[in-house]
Amino acid sequence: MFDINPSDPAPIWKQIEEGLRRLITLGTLQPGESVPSVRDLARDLRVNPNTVARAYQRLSDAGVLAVRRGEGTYVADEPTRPNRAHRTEVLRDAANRYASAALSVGVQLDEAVAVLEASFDKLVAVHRRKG
Amino acid sequence: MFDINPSDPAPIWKQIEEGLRRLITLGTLQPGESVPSVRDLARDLRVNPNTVARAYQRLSDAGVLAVRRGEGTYVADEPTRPNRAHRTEVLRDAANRYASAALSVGVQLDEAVAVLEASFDKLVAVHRRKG
Amino acid sequence: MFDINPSDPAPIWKQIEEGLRRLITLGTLQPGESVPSVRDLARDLRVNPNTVARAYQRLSDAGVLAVRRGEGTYVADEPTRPNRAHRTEVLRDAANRYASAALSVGVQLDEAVAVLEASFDKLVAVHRRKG
Amino acid sequence: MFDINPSDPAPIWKQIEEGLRRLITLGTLQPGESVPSVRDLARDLRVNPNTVARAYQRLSDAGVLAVRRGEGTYVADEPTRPNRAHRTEVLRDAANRYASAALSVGVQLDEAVAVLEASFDKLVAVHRRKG
DNA sequence: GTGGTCTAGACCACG
DNA sequence: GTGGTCTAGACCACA
Repeated sequence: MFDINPSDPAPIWKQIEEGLRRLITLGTLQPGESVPSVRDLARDLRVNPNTVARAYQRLSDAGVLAVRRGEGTYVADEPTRPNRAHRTEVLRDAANRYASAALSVGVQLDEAVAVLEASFDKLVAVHRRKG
Repeated sequence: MFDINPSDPAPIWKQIEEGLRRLITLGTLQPGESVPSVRDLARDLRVNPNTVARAYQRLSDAGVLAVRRGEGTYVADEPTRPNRAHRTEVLRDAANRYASAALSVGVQLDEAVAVLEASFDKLVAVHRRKG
Repeated sequence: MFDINPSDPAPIWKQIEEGLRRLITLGTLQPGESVPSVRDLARDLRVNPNTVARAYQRLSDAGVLAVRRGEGTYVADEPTRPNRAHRTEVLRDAANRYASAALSVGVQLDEAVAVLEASFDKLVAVHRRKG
Repeated sequence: MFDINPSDPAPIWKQIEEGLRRLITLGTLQPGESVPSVRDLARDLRVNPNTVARAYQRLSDAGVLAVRRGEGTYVADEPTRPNRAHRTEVLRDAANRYASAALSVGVQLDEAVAVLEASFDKLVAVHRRKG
């Protein structure tokens, strides 16, 4: 479904949370559709089940996932969308980090944009393949 | 000189390291020029001197900074430049993180590029202002 | 595993780093094998855990050790070997120091070599004993 | 006369002290002969005069150098020789450090001895050239 | 339990 | 004043 990068300083549960949000906004995971069980996803990603459970918990709290007791976990029927302010903040922070990393290794805007396009393509392609 | 972002999952010493590398590749800090003392920069950034010292030491191990015993720390006369493989890896990782964050909040490529340009402008402006 | 020499001008973290490298090149620690936890080794050597952590981190940056998050530290599957230039430099520096120390107390080459052989035997014996 | 290695972890005053002892045991500096002034040696070695003064002070205290007020500093008429116990200890420590460094980069006894011989030759040659 | 980060504060070597 | 090392002790992320 998505990859975990162990060398990314971000905690793994956060990478999982972000990965699921991505699949939902892309439509790869539709409202009402079931998501893998904690155990299955943990096995897939080769991480500890506790870590997956933590991401699921946070997403349920945020109203993005819904747990049906004894049945499984599903994408909420009307998944909460990040509000405009939050979206802008997340995006700006991430852009700053990317720009800073690029400049620190001497890369200019044009090359940074080219590599960014490749990353988008790769992530969206995953969607197309499954969709 | 640059800011520390407490919400960035990257450790502070790494943010400092990256910030200095950025100022050097941008030319804001020239080869042979002195960098702030550990204590001064620590006071500026409101972090512990040990944290700054860690960044300085990594940079001097890497050949980017040069320490003159009891005198101070300087940009190396010929600062080591990251090799191509390393540069590509850093850039790709950072691009993946940015793309993933953008998609997770429903942002498409065009908007992500626009925000990225703003970030570049802001970081390069800091350079121009001092330069 | 190895001893810390408080009268050695080299910092403790460097002595630990060197000690581990030695055990790895001798084969006492095999690729994939686990190394003592930071806390355990710190207790053994009677130093602060931070000091051990510093050595471990440098070694993992160098590709000699590999850390598995929350699990422990292991000898890398393919521990990075020092390249020829680095090896030669380290060796020549160390030889100069030894020769200088010997001559400063009036010891000639033949005696210096004899004592050196004894040191080698002692260090390699530690390996044989465990191996 | 001799070289200072700024990357040697040993303090510079100690390197100077050792260097002078070496020249004396080799006979390059004879009992009663004058040694360079603090200022001259400091300029030669490109170190702070305080650092040279510290080495001279220690050597005077040890009875290796003798200061004649207003005249200069001289090698003592009967320079104190390190006693057997001290000599053995210094030598063994130094040998251990050399053996450890060699093994940590995967060098065996035979190569270590060869490089050691080269170091001895170089240091003794300095003597011959001046002598 | 594991390693990673950070703070606070001390002492040393050098200029 | 400079950087370097070390200790002590806290908190976090992960298994």
